[in-house]
Amino acid sequence: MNDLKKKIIHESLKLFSLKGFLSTSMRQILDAAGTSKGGFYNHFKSKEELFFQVLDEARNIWREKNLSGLDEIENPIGKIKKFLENFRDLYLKDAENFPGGCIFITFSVELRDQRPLLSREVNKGFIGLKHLLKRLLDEGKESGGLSDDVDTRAITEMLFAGMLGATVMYGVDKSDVNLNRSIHTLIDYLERMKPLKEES
Amino acid sequence: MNDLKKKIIHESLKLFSLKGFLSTSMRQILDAAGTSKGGFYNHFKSKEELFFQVLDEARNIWREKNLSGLDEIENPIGKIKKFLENFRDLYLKDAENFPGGCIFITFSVELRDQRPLLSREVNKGFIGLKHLLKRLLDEGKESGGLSDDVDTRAITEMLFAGMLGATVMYGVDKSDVNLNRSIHTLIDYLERMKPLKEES
DNA sequence: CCAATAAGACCGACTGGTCGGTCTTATTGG
DNA sequence: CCAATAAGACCGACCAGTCGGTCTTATTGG
Repeated sequence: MNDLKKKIIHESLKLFSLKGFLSTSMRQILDAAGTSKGGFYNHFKSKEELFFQVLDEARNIWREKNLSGLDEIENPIGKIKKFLENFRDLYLKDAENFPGGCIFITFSVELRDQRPLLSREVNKGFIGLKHLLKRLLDEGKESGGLSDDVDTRAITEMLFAGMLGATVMYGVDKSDVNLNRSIHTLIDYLERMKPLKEES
Repeated sequence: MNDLKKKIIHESLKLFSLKGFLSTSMRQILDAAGTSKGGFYNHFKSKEELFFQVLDEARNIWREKNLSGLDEIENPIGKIKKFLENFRDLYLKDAENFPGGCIFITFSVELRDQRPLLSREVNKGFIGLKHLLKRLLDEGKESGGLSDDVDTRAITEMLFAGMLGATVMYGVDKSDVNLNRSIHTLIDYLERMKPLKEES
């Protein structure tokens, strides 16, 4: 891929993470990438096309950060713990790519009622993550890492909501302490679901 | 308060909940309120002043919905449960005032890196809510409704993140089922903290 | 080997339109 | 009569996107 195009996508990623898609102007993108209208429209047919390419790049980075090292873990519940730690330590603190915090939440909130098409594309990622969590939890239950009577859909929803909320709050208060507390409590909750004893 | 002013605030509340502050134009506000530039600027010195008054109104509605009936409950943990139910049944589903979902999250996300001053005002509400939860949890611990060894700061963070995340997700998927699951799991988590047995 | 040609990366003035905000003017009700 | 209210013309700044044109680089053919 052309250098300028890469630069535009990367700079837009950062700007979108800070201000969102709608509130970032072409001028800001152009200045950040050190190019011009002509240079931009030579590579993208519209700002909206840029959106999709930025979203794609953001997803690649997301996977790279959050799924790092998961292959080496056998235990599905261990995978979830590792994932939560990656999320906390590698992803949310990746100020290089996401100086304004999680770009998917920014997109999701601003586009929800304004650009349904773009919004839907963003949500696909959320749904994919929920499925991943659900699958790991079901595998954990199967292999005895989780008590038999737990409702994996409920835990999925809880884990997911916890991550989402912790992310929003971290963007707001930038408090590592609070973030650590949230993630730790999620992991702790998971621990409590281990089949040490019945609780019908 | 003047009728037109009330109407402007109420219509802005709805628009802001849908599109946020920055993405809602004066034209949209004027049309929704059925007035004109002159009519508006007779009552507000700027769009920003409107923001603060809308925020104020939103807080009043928030309190009215979420704190309803809490006085009649003695048990602090019972208060939290009631609050979570209010949040789920009365607040998040209040499409009359908040057709686009929780206005504070919308504000928080869009203003975070663009209008620090406005953002800070929004965050005060989050901090207040966390303090409320923390206080109730501490009271619950004091009065024996919670196990002695629980970390109320951790649970506060967890409850708060869970509510925040559930709210974001509900705005996205509009799924009552998922919302119920999230809130129910939070309540369930609280139940598990009851001092039925030691787990040091 | 090198001039002619072609491709396309890049530039920035310009378009129609919208932004938040101001100001003059008209209307209304007490 | 006059203060309060409302209307909307108007302002300069900025919006996403277009377009005529330049300049660099690669390819070609003699």
